[in-house]
Amino acid sequence: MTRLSQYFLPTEREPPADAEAVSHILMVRAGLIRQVGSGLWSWLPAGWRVHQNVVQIVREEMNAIGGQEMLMPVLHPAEPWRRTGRYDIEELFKLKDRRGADLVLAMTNEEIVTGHVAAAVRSYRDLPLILYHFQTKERDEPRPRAGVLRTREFIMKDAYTFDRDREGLDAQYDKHVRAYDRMMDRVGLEWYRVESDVGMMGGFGAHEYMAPCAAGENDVVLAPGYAANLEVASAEAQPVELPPGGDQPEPVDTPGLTTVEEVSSALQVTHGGLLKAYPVVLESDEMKLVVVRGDHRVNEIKLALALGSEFRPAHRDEVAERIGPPGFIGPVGAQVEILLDQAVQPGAYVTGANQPDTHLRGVEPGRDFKFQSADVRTVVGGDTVNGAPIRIEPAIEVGNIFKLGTRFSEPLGATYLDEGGKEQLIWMGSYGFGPARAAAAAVEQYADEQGISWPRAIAPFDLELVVLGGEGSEERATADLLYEALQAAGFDTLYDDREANPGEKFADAELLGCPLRVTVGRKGLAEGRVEVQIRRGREPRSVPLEGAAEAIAEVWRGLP
RNA sequence: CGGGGCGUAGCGAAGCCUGGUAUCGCGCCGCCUUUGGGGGGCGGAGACCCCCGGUUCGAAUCCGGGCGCCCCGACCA
Repeated sequence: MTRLSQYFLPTEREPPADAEAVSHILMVRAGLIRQVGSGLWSWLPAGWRVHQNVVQIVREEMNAIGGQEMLMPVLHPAEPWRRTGRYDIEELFKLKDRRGADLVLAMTNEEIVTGHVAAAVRSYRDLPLILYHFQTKERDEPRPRAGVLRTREFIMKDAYTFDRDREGLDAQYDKHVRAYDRMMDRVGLEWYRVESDVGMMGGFGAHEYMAPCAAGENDVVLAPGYAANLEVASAEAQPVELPPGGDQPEPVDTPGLTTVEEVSSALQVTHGGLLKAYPVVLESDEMKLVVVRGDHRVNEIKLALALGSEFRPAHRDEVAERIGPPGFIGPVGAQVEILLDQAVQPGAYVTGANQPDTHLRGVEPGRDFKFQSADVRTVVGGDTVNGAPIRIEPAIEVGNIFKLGTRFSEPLGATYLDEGGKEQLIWMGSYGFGPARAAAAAVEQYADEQGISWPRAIAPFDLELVVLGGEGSEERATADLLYEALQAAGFDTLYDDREANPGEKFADAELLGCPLRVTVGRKGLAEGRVEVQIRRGREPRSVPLEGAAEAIAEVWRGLP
């Protein structure tokens, strides 16, 4: 029973002053969400219906691969978080209870679910397991943004798998790939599954499910048969034209010229004809000099992976002491190991000379300095994968799947006894999905000038029935009957029975974006018909009033 | 964490520089009218001008401090 005259759907004619992202603007205007504080949002009734629709799809697909739904608390004792080393994460909300005991607000639930499994699982016969829940997540984000796209509190489906070994984990992971593929399809999003960073938590493999849209915070790199997060993407670089080199490097005066821009224009070489040096200090305190082409940038995630260590940029005084004057450093003569990006092809380059106000021309890697090679740069437009140029698109991360290995089972003591009676660590995976982001991504992907256009699987209502005609009119009587018929035919129907002008009703209906709008008005009734507008593309149709519900069901089946 | 911007009615804005009755549009309430794309008329309600302190006869406006929010970047298990 959803009559708009009695439903809490506060629409706004103007966008909120502080909103920029399409999903932020439209979800507020359509009356789906309201802000409570920075990164804190209420879901109003219609918005919550969308959220619930996404949740139900995710639940069904998780259950289909044998997932068992449960519920864990948001408030956790600090102790297990200390044990896994995650208590120090800055984003983790920390608090104390009245006795002064340390508590945290969970950002995920590895510690707790692994605790339960550790306590209950004894034998290899108890494995494998897929446990999941939908629960509020709390993260003290440095910068919440764009409505519900990045919030401090949100609901996430997080699933955890527990297996005997790596092969078991791989199998569970593959199941989740299939389940997630189906979820994304069913929700109705355009999406990519991309290779992603395994992050600080280590791990054995990870993918992200990305929904491309303008408001996305991530960049995905795409080529035929290839999809990766820009953070980890690899591609072949465009070759650069290099000037011929001499027998040995030749010093050139470059007073005060420290940027690639300045040096390349002063010496008349392309950016790619320069080598940039990026000194870093590893966890072991060892200093290395990372060298990339002048037109490329170091990718810190790939670099950490290549170094096998976290690192920090070297301080100026360290650079001055160990290598050369900052702004003029280069690989030739540097007293540290050189890590050369693999996109640097053989040839003669311009580099810093490790002397004030001086660069070297004609530096040839190998001949003039020794190096190790690795892929440590961020790919750029123009790069290719298997000969095909890459595309780089912004996207929202809606889901992620991650092979944890024994990262949590070890500190939390989650083990089982194998057939031989030997104690073994449990192998784990974790699998997240954000219904709010899925909803916002759908808004981003399908909105037009008039407003939202929901995929039918997650729309707040299947259709909006608009009656043109006041209390007591024939149109009203007809629409009341049609409303009953549509409900009986299984449609979730929002009935706009307000005393309002046609324009207002149409505008609100298109703003909310239900897949179909059914209009009962004088014009149509004169011909014994009601109008059916397909929201996507605003395609107008009409069906006979007689048997309208069945005819509308027919249209419904053809919708995206 | 660095940079930029903004807090005035439910929403969107003006007023602030140059201190003196708080203004406009939309929305809201009542009556009338209209009923196929945010229609019209008449009447009305609604504001601790973010907070605290200071200057002043007088502060939305000037000064000091605080809080909140947004955007860009950094960060993002």
